[in-house]
Amino acid sequence: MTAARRETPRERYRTQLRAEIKEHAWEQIATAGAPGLSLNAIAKQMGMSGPALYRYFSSRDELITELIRDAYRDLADTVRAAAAGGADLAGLGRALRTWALTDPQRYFLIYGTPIPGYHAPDDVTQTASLIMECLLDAARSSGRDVADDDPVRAHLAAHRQWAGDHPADAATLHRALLFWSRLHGILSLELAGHFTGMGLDPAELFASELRALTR
Amino acid sequence: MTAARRETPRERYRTQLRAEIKEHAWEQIATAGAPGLSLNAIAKQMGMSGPALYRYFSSRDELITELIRDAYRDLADTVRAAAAGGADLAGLGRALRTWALTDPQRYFLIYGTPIPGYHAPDDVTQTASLIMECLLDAARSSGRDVADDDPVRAHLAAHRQWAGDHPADAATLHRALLFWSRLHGILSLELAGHFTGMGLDPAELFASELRALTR
DNA sequence: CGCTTCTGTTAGAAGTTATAACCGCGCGAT
DNA sequence: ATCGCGCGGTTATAACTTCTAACAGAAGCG
Repeated sequence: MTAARRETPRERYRTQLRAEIKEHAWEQIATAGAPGLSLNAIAKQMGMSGPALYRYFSSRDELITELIRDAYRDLADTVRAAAAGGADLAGLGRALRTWALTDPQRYFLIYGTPIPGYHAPDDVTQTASLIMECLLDAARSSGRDVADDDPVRAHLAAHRQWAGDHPADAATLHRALLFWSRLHGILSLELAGHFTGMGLDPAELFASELRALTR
Repeated sequence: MTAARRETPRERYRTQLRAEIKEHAWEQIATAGAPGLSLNAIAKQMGMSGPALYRYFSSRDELITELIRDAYRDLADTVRAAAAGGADLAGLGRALRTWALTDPQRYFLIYGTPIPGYHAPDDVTQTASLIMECLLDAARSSGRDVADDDPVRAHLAAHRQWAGDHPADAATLHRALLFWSRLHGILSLELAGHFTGMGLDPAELFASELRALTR
């Protein structure tokens, strides 16, 4: 068994309070976005005074990084749960959309406007490749192929390091990539409200792209 | 001729200084993103002290709103210039991509993470429909149709208010919409750096989607 | 039981946006 | 040509923010 010496009460308390802080942070992000997140406001909500939070997160950036990490992990868990439940590529797409709709700002924390200076830590790219692995698995057993004569196939076959050691042919790589970019395109526009004034239903567009992908 | 009484020197100075402020603001946004924009820093750069800028922009939000407006207009001008130059749908796509790559943060100001409270003023939606008009024009004379049996066509035919009074059939509406969402999908991922660690060339993906759209 | 370490406090520095009060120059009208 | 209003700039100040420093108290561990 793992060398887990019984965790001390202090450690318990510490992780518990960290979680509580993140809980309040998510509330704030959901209502005011990431730039509106204020450590002071969180502390006030929790009934303690400002600098106390620095015992748990060394800076505001570290808190946000942790939130991004959690968001990524949660997305990966969601996708993997759907895949484990026997979902095909379309099922993964629907799972992705419902996950994004439940908390748009959480989605934008991952796929939204990047902060110029910021660089994601290694483990989130690891989580990203976990997601990609699921996509590739599901993309293997999808419908018939389209655009198999596209020159990009050669490029994908040549540069497949992002797929790790996944045994997927160029068509599968292509489909997974299109799944990702196309669904993100619609989702991102929908969540940002770019469809609202147009009078059409984003769900229809999303479903349509999903059909085109799995046809 | 327009009732433009000779503009006073003060008005000249005012508009000139407003432009200068926006110039510095764009620099800051390009290097630190929108949330990193600081009125104080701009004032310092211009050699004047903080609150002076409030003579020209009533608040930081108003400045950003103005920048968004300008960005939208610039995008619309770019697209329309390409269309006026005889560009087809693929040409518009390439123009869009180069425009986005020249200043990613400017692109994200339009299509990036939305600020929860913020609502775009009317004239930007007007500019948006200007862009869409160009897209619809170009989408009319594109290659043969794909997926003409998709159920979304009925939905598009029924909800076509976003196309204004443009005489486009459902296939054209569909193609313009796919053009928008798919290219935005790739562009957004590319600009946010989600392709960097993967070792593949976003330009190839973009070109491939463009081919699929205009095939 | 005592020592150490961890947690929370207040104080304060260096920023930010934004408002208020004030001063002087220049434009426009007379 | 000159007078006066208004505009543009300034400083001072308030209310925020993140974050550091110094300190007090409590809780855990040997």
